[in-house]
Amino acid sequence: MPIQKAQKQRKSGRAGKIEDVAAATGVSIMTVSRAMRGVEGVSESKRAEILKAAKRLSYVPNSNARSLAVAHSDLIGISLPTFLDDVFADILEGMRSALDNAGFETVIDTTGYCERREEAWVDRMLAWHPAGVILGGVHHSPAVSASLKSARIPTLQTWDYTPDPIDICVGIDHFAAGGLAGSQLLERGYRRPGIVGVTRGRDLRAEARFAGFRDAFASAGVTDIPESRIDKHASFEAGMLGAQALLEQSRPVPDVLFFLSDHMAFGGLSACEAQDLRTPEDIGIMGFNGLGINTVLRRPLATIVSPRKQMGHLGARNLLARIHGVRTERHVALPVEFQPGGTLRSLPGESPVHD
Amino acid sequence: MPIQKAQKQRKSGRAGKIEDVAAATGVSIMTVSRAMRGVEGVSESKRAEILKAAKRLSYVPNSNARSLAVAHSDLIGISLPTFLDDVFADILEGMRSALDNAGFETVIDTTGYCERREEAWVDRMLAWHPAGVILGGVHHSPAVSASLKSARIPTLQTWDYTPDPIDICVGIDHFAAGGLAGSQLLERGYRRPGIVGVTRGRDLRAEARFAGFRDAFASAGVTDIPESRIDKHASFEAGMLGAQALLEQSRPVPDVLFFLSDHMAFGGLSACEAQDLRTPEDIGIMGFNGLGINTVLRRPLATIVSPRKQMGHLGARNLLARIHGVRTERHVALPVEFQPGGTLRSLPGESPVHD
DNA sequence: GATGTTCTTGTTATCGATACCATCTGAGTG
DNA sequence: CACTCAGATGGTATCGATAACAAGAACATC
Repeated sequence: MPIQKAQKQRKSGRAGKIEDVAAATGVSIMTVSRAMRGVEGVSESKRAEILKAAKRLSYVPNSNARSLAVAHSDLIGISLPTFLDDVFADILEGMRSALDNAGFETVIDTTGYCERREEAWVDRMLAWHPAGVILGGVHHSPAVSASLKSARIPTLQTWDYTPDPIDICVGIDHFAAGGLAGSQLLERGYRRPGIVGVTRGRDLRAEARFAGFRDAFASAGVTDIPESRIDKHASFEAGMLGAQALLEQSRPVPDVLFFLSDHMAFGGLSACEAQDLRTPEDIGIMGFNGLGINTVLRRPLATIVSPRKQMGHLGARNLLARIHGVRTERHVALPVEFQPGGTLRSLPGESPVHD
Repeated sequence: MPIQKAQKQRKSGRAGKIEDVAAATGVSIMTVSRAMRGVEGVSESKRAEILKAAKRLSYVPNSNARSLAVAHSDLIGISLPTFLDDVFADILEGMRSALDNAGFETVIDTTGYCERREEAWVDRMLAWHPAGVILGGVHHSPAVSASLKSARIPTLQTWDYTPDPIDICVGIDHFAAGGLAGSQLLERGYRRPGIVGVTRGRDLRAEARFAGFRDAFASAGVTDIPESRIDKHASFEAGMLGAQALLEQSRPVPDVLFFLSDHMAFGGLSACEAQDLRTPEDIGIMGFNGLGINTVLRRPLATIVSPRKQMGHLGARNLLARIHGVRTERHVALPVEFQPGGTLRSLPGESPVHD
């Protein structure tokens, strides 16, 4: 049967449909569908012909129709608090390296640490019947966990760690990491620590670290650790302001400051220097995360390095496995590493870092 | 007609459909559809009843079906190079403030400055029939422009500026900004500048700035400006390595370094200090963007501040307007501002910044 | 040459919503 | 009281694909 009514299209910008390709090739739409998806059951010659026609007509299959028909989409929803600190950007980078070429689209939202926004996002996301969902953190509104569980969507919780995730989890134990920070400071003889973070309840991972930190000091008899909370995101400036506040208000003046992040720590370091406090002689500085700035500081910040890229990569890999029905570890706690840097007193017997 | 066969659902996790709600309420699916969308034509009492039932059954309308029926989705696709520097995170933050509560889902991808990845992403994105698309930059493969134009999708190009965008554009003129940097340095008497960036061809906006920078110096007779290119993203470390290379290799030693970004500039500053070069006495340092670190440095970096949040906000607002069929300016070039900071020689007659 | 396999291709129902048009109801009108 | 008319509601086709099954063609086997 000769083709005839093909080769219209191509003007008007209206999207071409599978039907157009079928007409142009003189086959049924099912054959086109099979050819486009690369499933077997189409002769090589015909497949080539169809693909060529599809290209010529710049035909793109409608994902909405496809997702409706197969009852799920190839979307992976990702909800992270923010990209303004480098943490989640690194994690995302790690996830990309696993997600790329896996044939999924990533739908990202940033919640700004707001639980209600996360909840609303999960609702809207579920309406797309995504292949999987990734959440930053492990603290969610009950509705979020319930929806995700009852919809049986493969879900990765990351950055934070819990032994009882919604589905699977790859993260670090922030409480333990904070405890590690505390014990390292104790070992170095610090007894009057101060904590600098952001407004309580915003960054729950940081709260866990601080809790672990306090816990470590409590077991050495140090309680009532002064804290300074800044109502900004974890920026250089927030660290400076927080340190300033703490130095002014708390007496006796702390002998070491534990910051929410390296960026805040750097800001705090600057505040200390502005008050002619030398580091590490007069005051110790400790950050968290092991961010890039540390690589260029002549006296690097003492910090705890979190394996962010690795975490993103492994988490995404595990999620993909789940999506494909492969079993994986339900929860993984990645190790962190203490780096003494040059902003703390050295241990007895340890040679001090040169300036 | 009494209800009877309702209140099954609720187990099995299978998603509820509009039909279930209709059955549970004893109305037709059309009425449910109208009630859920909030369009008129449903009595208040019935609407309330339906909404309650929908909630009880935790019914969520299937977005795929909806998008198929209305022939477009409420997705806005966003393609940005990376979140690893703070630039696009800020821009995104600005866009959020306009996009939030506008009823759109954002589908984000990072291309890592790779044109082919962007092209592939646009193809996949178009298959969703998105409400709009946002691209970082104005340089794209011809296929991208062609697809977007022929599909008549509202498209915002941002960060960079062009008077002839695919659809609309809100950005800054990087060539001019680089020229501004150059002329400021010239005015301060610098005549042996050096440029530190990333591998050529990666960050096209930076290339435009460098071009403008060279142009400004050329008109003062200074040509053959030495450059150092690092094969990393615009990180602190890259800046340090780039500066090191330049200081070692180029003779005579430059009297000022122009960096791709403030982060790189800070890294470079550190490299200079490591070689006992004082700033600004021995060498000038100039960054770009006006990033957060500048707020805590006791001697802030000379820089050119880009209005990133504002840009994101305005761009997203204009795009929303386009989507809703309102006419907007096709292209907007936002102004940038030079900040002398403390890493340059002061102008004759200008009081130097205190340390 | 009849029968069965395998491979390719087509037909029809379906996914879960919306658009369009038809119908029904009750209030207002002369 | 018949007659509009507006508002509320329902029936059915449709959006663009895929799944499941049916059917036709080509080839092998006995």
